Amino acid sequence: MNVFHHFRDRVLAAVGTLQAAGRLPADLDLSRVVVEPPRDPAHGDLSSNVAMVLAKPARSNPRALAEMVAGALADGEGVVAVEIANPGFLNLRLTPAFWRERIRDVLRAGTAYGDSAMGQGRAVNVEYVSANPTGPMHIGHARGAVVGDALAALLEKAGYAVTREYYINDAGGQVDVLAASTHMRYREALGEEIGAIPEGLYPGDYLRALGEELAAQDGDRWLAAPTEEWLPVFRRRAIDGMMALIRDDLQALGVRHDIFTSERSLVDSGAIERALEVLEARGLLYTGVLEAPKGKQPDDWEPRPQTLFRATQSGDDVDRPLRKSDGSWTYFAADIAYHFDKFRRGFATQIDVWGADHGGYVKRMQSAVAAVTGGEAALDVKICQLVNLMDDGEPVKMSKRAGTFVTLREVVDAVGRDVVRFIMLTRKNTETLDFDLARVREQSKDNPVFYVQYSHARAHSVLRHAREKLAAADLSPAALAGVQLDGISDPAELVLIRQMAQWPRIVESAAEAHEPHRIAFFLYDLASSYHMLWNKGKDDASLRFLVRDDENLTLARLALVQAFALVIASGLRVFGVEPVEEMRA
RNA sequence: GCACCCGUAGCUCAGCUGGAUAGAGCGCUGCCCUCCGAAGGCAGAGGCCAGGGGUUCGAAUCCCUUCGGGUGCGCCA
Repeated sequence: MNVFHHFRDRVLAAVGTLQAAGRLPADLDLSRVVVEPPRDPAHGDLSSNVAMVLAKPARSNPRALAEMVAGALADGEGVVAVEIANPGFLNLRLTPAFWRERIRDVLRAGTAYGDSAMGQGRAVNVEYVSANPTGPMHIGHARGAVVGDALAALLEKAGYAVTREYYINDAGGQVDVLAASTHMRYREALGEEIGAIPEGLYPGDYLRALGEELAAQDGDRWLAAPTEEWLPVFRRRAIDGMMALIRDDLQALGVRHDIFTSERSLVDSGAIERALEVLEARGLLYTGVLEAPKGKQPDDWEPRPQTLFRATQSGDDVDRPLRKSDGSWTYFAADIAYHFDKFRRGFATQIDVWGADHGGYVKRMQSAVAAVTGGEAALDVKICQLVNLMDDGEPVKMSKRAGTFVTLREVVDAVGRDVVRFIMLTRKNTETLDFDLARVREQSKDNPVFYVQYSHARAHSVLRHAREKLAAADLSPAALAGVQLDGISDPAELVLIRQMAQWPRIVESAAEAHEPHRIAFFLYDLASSYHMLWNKGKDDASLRFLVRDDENLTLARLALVQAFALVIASGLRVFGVEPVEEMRA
């Protein structure tokens, strides 16, 4: 049960009754009515703004309206008291018995607890990573990868049909540079002294293996061949090699995609022409001359006519070029075709996860999506701010040239996949994130991964002890769901239950906002409530989970503990993090 | 010059799409282990939500503006 939906329905039913009785106008907009947990627990268990939102259209005052609704709710099931507070809040207090039943909800659902039908099976496309295939992934890529992956999982949990997609930028000039760099390594592998890698080419060691592989397979047949001959071959092989590298990195992170779409295949298939025809037909293409940007004038600026997209018509600041001076398509042109292609594949909702350096690109892409789909598709872009790699408070200096470049793989090997994933989700995407190699391995409270995992391990520690002491009892979640729960009554226990009952609500709000980080904070708070309860048991032996000579109470508390562990596991599952049952020593 | 993002406790950050007396961790002060894992917990101090206008029953949240920091600005992707 989603407690908040349940009571919103009951509040609306009460309003409906009052409408039927002619005590409220029939035509009220109820969309802004919410039921939520009050910020201050002293205000009760649930709070509704119904009276304040409806007062004006009902030509009443909040208090009077609240009195009416309260009267219709007061003797409802599970309700102890309905109170009307200051500006017109309607505050509900629920019976402990009502809250105890939520334990059963969790135990029956397992890690599927929190699943929502909100998405109604609607198709959503999430595109993430899309790193250029020119080398291995670094820590910055990892953030986008994890955010995209977790967002996809979150949307699935909220009932959307999600497709996870990777766009391979294999059509631009960069892959030619990659091919040339690979050719140098190939010559090197054949014994040639190549010296330093020239400026402008990729110096990375990771191309050595590729050069050697090509030398071993093809011998020296490309050594004296003209560039036009070896370039396409090396380009293809290099892209494949780099994508293999990236796929390995993604696998190490546990990030997966359903579809990899190649920019080059789009170009070759004529998809760009098709997309631009649509824009042409809508009168959104023209030939014009752009003004140089003020303030930062490029040295080689020359005004010249080019094919432009009327991006200003749908929210962008300037119209955007679609062709380079050599006649080939700009990246933007291909990207329009790509998003149009996604639309034609049935995605009216598209989400792109990009790096911070692409912030200036958002408006034009949204403008293009609106234009090319006639406003039928919407694009949301999540810009991930930079990741600062630190070690015990000191920034880790990274420079590709100096060879102090830290790859994602090295970080994953050092601290573990789950740690990387969780930490990447502990900040809102718009905030920069410090990733401290020393701190994330710390086993203390200020390391959220540890703190959450520790709470889960503690819960399983209790269950392990219980299995020893109550060897005869069935302690599976299904069995615990049928246990007598009356003994659960301590305020700290009820706090924990109330918090678990928020999980379905957190899923929906985080999914709606496209903000997976909210789950990290929820899990931290939930873990905190558990640690608190645990500690109360240290001060007061009667609150310990395993109660000597009282098997009924013990079973009830085990049900609570098991439910808690399941909610934590359910949240970690969205993050793609494995909940641990025991902390390593 | 323009656009986008950010500005909340000494530090790092939440703040549930406009709700009640603005929260957490770190750091600081003082407490709690014969006992299911103290790798934890409790209590205290700490705020003009960058400044100024506006919208309304109600603003950290929405709009305008000023200041400060970051990112980007045709033929890179």
